[in-house]
Amino acid sequence: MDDKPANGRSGGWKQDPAGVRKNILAVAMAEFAANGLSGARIDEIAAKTSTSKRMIYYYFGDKEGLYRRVLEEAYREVRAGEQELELDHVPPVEALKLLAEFTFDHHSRHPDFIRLVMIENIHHGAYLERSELIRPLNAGAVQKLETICRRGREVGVFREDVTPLQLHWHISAMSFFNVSNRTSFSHIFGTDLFSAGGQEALKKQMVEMVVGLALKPHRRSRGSAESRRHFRGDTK
Amino acid sequence: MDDKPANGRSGGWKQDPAGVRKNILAVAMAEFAANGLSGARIDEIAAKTSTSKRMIYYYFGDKEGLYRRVLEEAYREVRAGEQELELDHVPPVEALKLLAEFTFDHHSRHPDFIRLVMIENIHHGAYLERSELIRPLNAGAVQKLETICRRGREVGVFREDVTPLQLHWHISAMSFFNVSNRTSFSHIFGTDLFSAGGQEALKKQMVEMVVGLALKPHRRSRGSAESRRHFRGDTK
DNA sequence: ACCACTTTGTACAAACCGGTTAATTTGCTA
DNA sequence: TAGCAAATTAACCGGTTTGTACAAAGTGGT
Repeated sequence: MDDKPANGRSGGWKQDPAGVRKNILAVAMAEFAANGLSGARIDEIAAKTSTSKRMIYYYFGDKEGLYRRVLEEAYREVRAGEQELELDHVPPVEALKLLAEFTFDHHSRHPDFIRLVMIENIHHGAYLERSELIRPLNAGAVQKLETICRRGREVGVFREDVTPLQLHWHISAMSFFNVSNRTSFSHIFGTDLFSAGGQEALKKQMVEMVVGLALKPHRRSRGSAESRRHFRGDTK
Repeated sequence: MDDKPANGRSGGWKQDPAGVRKNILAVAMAEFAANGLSGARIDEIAAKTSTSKRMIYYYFGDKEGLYRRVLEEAYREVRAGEQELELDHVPPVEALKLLAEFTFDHHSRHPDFIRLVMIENIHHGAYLERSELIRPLNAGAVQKLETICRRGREVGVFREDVTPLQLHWHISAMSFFNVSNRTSFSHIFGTDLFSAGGQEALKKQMVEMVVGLALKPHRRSRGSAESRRHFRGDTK
């Protein structure tokens, strides 16, 4: 029927599968992180790549496939950074402190990753479930804490009734929230907490709180009866 | 052309603008919280109301208008519940403790609100910005803390270098994260932390940490040099 | 009885958007 | 250098979804 194929101009182009995939993944990660799963637009992603929409489907099948690969890639990147932390030769309290500080900074440096996790949680972890890549990453973080806690208890300075998982929870909460809720918080309360100094202060306080929780409570030589009571946590 | 108007059956109905708006808002809040802004479907919302899609546009203009009203309503509800807390007649340390506990439970009881805030943050607070209603609502939460801190410092038990806003930040972080990241966390680490007992333990620890941060550090009669050093926070 | 506001219904346009069809180019290799 | 699979381009499709137009009528206050 078509006597004139009218193909696109036969401009030269190079084959570069790996590069194209990488390019798509990078753009998609930014888009998904910025707009969420249903908020991100395939056409928009395509427009921002150096290739075309068709290639996205060629390499990733469909939108969910792309999203899943983006998730895995994000976890891989973050995980790689986390492995570098070496704590075995440090005394336990110092190790806990370093780990907490590192987590705080690490999350701060990977806002896109945080946003992807937020999105995952909004979607009830539907896509997380299908990826076996993700569980071990977080497990690694807790493993570090388990070692620290064991050593700390052996030396006799750590409490017995605070578990590594709980510590991980508290550290994660403050480090994660610090990134995830930055927008709404700074909009309501101003940006003081997010200046360089503000962040340093928050981090220091977070570390102090976590270490304080892990350490055995010491008898205090002075201080009001009230404050001491609260420190032991016996309310009723 | 149409000789037969064929209007809807002339069944009796009552006028109830307030009720209709309320009904729409409630359904929309659940839908937006469950699916996000772009994930929620107007038709789906309409189907779940006791009225029609037409009324949504009649009262709210468009999807964004509806979303904005939902946001404001959510903030209003949550803050209204928060106002009930009366702390002025309680000693400062106890007041701080009660406020922290309350916040933890309150967030836990309003997961939809948490989800809406998550969604807002993913959207970079674009809709929050347009609402002048929301800022003052949140400011109220910190005002309570300011009062508590002032009283605590007057009595001499609170540190001077920990601000009410920082305390609010830490309390919010742990209370918010406890709901927002429940899915991914429990998927990775199991559900122990979310059993009744697990939640009680987390809450108690959170309160202990916050109170511990606010209180003046006391000299310790015994304890390793290491642990004491870390308590003062002087690293380098 | 008037009149503005509220409610009901349906059908539909117009945009949006995920996904596909088909043709063409590249580059390897036999 | 012909053949062929992988890579790439551009145009297109059809379902979905937002939002509207139109038409009619009930409600309630004054």
